[in-house]
Amino acid sequence: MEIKQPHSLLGQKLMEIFNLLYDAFGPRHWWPGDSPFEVIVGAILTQNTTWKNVEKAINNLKRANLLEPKALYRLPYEILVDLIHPVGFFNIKAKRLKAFLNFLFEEFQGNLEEMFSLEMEGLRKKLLSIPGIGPETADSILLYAGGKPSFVVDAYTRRILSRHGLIHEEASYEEIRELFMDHLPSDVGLFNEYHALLVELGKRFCKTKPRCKGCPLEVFE
DNA sequence: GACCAGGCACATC
DNA sequence: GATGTGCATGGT
Repeated sequence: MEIKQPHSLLGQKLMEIFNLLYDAFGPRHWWPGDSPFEVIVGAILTQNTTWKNVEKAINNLKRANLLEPKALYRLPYEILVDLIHPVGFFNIKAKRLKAFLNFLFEEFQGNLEEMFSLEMEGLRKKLLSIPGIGPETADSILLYAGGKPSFVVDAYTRRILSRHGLIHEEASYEEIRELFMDHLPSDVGLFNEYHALLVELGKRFCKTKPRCKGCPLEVFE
């Protein structure tokens, strides 16, 4: 990837980490999904859940030709609960999907392109006001469905950064997001790969019990 | 059987 | 503002 050099020291460190991860894992091709709408549905369904389970639910919706705003908007809640059962938290997630769809239809007549035509931080605030959409889900929607340069922070990101002394353990979501956004070029492709690479690193080496042997960031120890 | 997963809201202090 | 808890399936 061609990324222009950040000028701050922190930016250089973040790019060093990125390059090590990219060399180790290669491009992640995120987000898995055929359409922006599918990405949004996946972002809500994957909250505190493994992607394997989300895939089953997405396939249920796909098979029923329901992975499209109007169809899902009209679908009765009880049927939705049934179709997304494998993800766990199905009652609450069905409500969250419905809450997003109500927002999409009330404010944008169900038109995602219209929604994404809003300025990024303004849209982010609107998304955050929907019950069930917190910062990580909002940023995933902006970045991976909308193609907007909003950095996504997750549990792995916090763990990895704090273990390498770049943040305190208690740093807030917004602090961590700003760390990346203030010190890296505002590049959608970079943000896309970076978050995906951190998740890959997290899954392999930085779970609650770390398995640091072979970790591409070992060089910093 | 305990622990964890690509969070979030809400209650309580 | 900080801390605790419910939500629930499926894999290690």
